[in-house]
Amino acid sequence: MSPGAEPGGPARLLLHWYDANGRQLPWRVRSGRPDPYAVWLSEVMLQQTTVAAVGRYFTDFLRRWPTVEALAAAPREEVLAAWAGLGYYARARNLHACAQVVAKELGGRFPSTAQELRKLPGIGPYTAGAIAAIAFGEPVAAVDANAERVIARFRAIETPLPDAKPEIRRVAQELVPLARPGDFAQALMDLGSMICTPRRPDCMACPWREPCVGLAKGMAERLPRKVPRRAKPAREGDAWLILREDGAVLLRRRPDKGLLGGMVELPSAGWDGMETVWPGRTPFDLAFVRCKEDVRHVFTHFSLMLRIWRTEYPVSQNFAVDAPFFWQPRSHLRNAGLPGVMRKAAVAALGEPL
DNA sequence: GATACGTGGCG
DNA sequence: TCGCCAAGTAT
Repeated sequence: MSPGAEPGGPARLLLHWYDANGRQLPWRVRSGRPDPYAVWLSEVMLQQTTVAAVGRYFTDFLRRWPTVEALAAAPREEVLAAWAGLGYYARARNLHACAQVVAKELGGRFPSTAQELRKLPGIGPYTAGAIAAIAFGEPVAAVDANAERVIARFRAIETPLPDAKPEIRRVAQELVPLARPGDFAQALMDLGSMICTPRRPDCMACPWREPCVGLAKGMAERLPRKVPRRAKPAREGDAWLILREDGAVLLRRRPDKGLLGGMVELPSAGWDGMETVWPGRTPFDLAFVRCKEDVRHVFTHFSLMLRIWRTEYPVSQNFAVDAPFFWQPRSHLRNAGLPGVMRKAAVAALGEPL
């Protein structure tokens, strides 16, 4: 038995609290073992993403592609389009790649250990632990930002992140009970999101208030320490909405790698370090009007101000384009799979919702 | 090991 | 308005 699992130990205290206070979430099942496919899908969606943001994406994906085989058989563009708006699009590319490995090479079954899961695309240390513990009952830790914060406070670990990661992971693993490791993982995350919050933690309601060293030392709220972030540089650029006589809009699929890799965008330039490529002729052969409202958007490592232009007059049906450009009917623009920034740009250019 | 990689909510 | 933060991974 791990140290935390003894009667009155931290794991027992936490699981007791979890049974009474844990959140009901779409990907959690009350009875029996959850479907590894659903666990994997939810964990990938939840990487660096809030529960609220994942919202309907999870249920929509599960309804549309109920099995890993179904997802593997789906065209990649459809998976990327369904992911549009969630961000970190490498996750969607890796999700599809992972589904194909599981479906084609592993007989449709996910590996049952963290060590094996870790080898699959898009599955790192956290996700491997989460799937192994939740879906297969392996007694391994799933250390996300919640767990890091909770553990750092619990043991008053003053080493700043990310240097503290190894120690935090070691402590977390020691606490994992042999029984209910999956519930323990989820309980730790619920504790971090409901009680042991980044600011103003509710220590008096915490099941670990007695053994918590950070609380005893009066330093819980100031942990974990972190190295300061770099300021985001500001970038600017232009995006053009080119309308055809029949109402179709000119779009472009971005290269597979890098920023918004594989996603669809309005033709744009000047902001992403990419060479400007235009279909046939430059857009400056056309007459554009600049839209009143610029688009502002914040990426992980820079903030963006995008000037928005639209054609003063629609172009002819004869305006032929080659890949990666294509014409998208206005009525299907909403389903084109525009990432957040490009959806904003389209809305600004059209002056109406998609 | 540092950097790239989205988006939305909150104080 | 703005910085912080979020169920991290890949390179």
